[in-house]
Amino acid sequence: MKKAVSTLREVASEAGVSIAAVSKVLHGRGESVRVSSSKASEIRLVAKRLNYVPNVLARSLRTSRTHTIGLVFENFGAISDGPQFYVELLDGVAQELFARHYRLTILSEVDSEHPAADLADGRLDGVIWCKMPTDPHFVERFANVGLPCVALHARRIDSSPGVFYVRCDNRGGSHLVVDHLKKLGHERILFVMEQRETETPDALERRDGFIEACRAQGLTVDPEQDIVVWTRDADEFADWWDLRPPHTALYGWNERVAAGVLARAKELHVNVPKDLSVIGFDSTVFCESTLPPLTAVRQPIRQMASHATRLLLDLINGHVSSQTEQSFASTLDVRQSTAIVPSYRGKTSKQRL
Amino acid sequence: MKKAVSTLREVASEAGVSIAAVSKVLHGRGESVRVSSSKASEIRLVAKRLNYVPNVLARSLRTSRTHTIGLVFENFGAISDGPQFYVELLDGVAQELFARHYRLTILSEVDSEHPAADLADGRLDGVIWCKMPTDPHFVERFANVGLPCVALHARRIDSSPGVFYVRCDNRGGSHLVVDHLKKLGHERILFVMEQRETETPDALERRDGFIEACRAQGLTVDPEQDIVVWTRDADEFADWWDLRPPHTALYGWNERVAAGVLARAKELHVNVPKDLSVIGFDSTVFCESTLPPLTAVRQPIRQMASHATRLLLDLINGHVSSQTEQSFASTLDVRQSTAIVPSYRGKTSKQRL
DNA sequence: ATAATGTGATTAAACCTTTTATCTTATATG
DNA sequence: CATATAAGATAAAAGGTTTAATCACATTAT
Repeated sequence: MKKAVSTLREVASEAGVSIAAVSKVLHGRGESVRVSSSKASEIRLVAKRLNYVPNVLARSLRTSRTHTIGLVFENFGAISDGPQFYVELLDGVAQELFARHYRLTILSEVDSEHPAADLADGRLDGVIWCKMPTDPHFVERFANVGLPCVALHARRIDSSPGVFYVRCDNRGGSHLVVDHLKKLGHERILFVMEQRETETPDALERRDGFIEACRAQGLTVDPEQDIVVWTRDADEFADWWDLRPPHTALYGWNERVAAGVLARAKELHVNVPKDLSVIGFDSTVFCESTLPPLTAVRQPIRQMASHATRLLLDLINGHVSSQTEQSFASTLDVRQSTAIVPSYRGKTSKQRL
Repeated sequence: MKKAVSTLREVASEAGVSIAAVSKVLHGRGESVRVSSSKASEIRLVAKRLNYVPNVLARSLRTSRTHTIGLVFENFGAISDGPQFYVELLDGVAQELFARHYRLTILSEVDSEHPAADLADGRLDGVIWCKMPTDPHFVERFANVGLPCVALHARRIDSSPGVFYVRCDNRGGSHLVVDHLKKLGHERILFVMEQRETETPDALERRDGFIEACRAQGLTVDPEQDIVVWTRDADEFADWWDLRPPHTALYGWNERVAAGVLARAKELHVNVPKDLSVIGFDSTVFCESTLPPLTAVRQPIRQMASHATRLLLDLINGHVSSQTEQSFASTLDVRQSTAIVPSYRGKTSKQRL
């Protein structure tokens, strides 16, 4: 059986020239190596005939560039767990990377005691973190390895030298939600967080933004009554609804709880959006297929992912940016789960007179 | 600033021993290198102090093992495009790999003229293909590189030496569908394929299995009338429904078209499952959140992915299997989109007497 | 006393590439 | 004609690891 691929040395000896000459012709920018054009074409011929493929390991060893970046997930399993969000993030990074002929390797649950062993072993030119760990001890250890790094969709940590942040404006998103609902006449809104995610920075920022926005709009908001923590299946919806709460709209901190609410509401024959407007955060294709389609805040996650990737590549290539954080504005995808409050509809028609 | 990591050489000189000794103590199985236990512990100490991290590039160059496998997608973009299926596949592979301390790199659209350049450049120990290309020219070129390879969820190609196949039983899946519907009293079923996927082997096998199963069950089936090609949004549904077709059930070749049908049906106030039973292929979390939840054939995709991964790892480690194809049985997740045919309900109650 | 065995340790080759330094010969310039 | 420059080409080091080969010495067996 023919050998799969051959090396520079083999091509060189077959063509009767030096290794340097072959390297130069096939890839090189080496200044002082010069090859006549006749030999060059001969070399190219031989290389093709011998099925030469450069060994990237050797090259990387020499150049200390691997053209590979690592995408680190806190827990990669989460990707198949529901939120389409991470899928789009992954895809956004991948597309940008592939377009620039970089490779992508996926890491999960990096050993926080020895991040160097996972990350500084030579195979990566840089890393993108989704939800970078917040443990300061870890951050410091990681910073020590000096690998170019962009944190995507992660809370900013004070002492994180050399880390660049690409985030979405969670507070702004909450403002969009409240403004939208206010326009539809809603006066009292329930904010729903999720059991296992009460510590998530994004959840907290959305909550804070929510309170802020209600106040800015002059709406009543009482953290005790208007913010609840439910399971991801929103099983608590029925109990809450039974209490005949004053709220006419419900804002779920992510698309998952909002969808859960939709499902529970359906079961109880609560008509969304007639009886209750529902709105979520993270507008993905998933929101289009709920019934009714879910009005939701859109993080420009693809754009964020592209940006983070380009930023990292720039970093790797020595273009250091002075801006260590970039925040992307969110927008609102209005679908069919939000509507005018019935009582308000009357009012507006009177007001129109 | 302290250097991030150090090398064997540095540790060796600091500890006053040879490089070989350090290598042996820290990783080695080298027979003829021997180190006294006192020196060994000294070396370990120094290594920790100097923050030694083995350079995997150098190691791989030497050993020609990278402990990295490539997962090749025909078009990675498809992953965010809808079918949760690929996400679960990816996750299945990743989990299995991570558990065995292998790394995962993702490839997309490998250059079919020069697969060697993408795949045999030294960085991969093996590859898993999702939907391996069927171009025989390419398959041959790829086989030439001699990289261990498992095709996951791909049609078998006759001349593909050295390729192992892990597939799901599409035909069997169609049998499950038809049997289920038959039991519910359906006599005439429509099979819906998708515009851009009419050539997809899976689609064809499901179609063939459908015809086969109908005949086995003694149901009328006419390829002209009972098999249609629609867009992924099932926009043709309305036209079809207007014709008052004889079908009481509809079988979509994947979960996407089936979901599309559900949406269109909703718009037309066609009651699923009362007026029409709908069933799909690929039962993912996505199917749970449609309204009504979609009855669908489940490919054990995680299991398949795990199996494919283990198989590849075995191949890499020289355990050659003699079985070149393994087919996984599918099962049926019965949800709420299928029900007894109204006319049949009458019959059964009579029959029960 | 000599040979055989075992222990502790080192040297150096090999993996394959990139790239600087060096060398030779030919051509152009003064 | 002498010298500077350019072109054509090679040798060799470096990058960090693994590992076979070798060596020195001490201990044990013959």
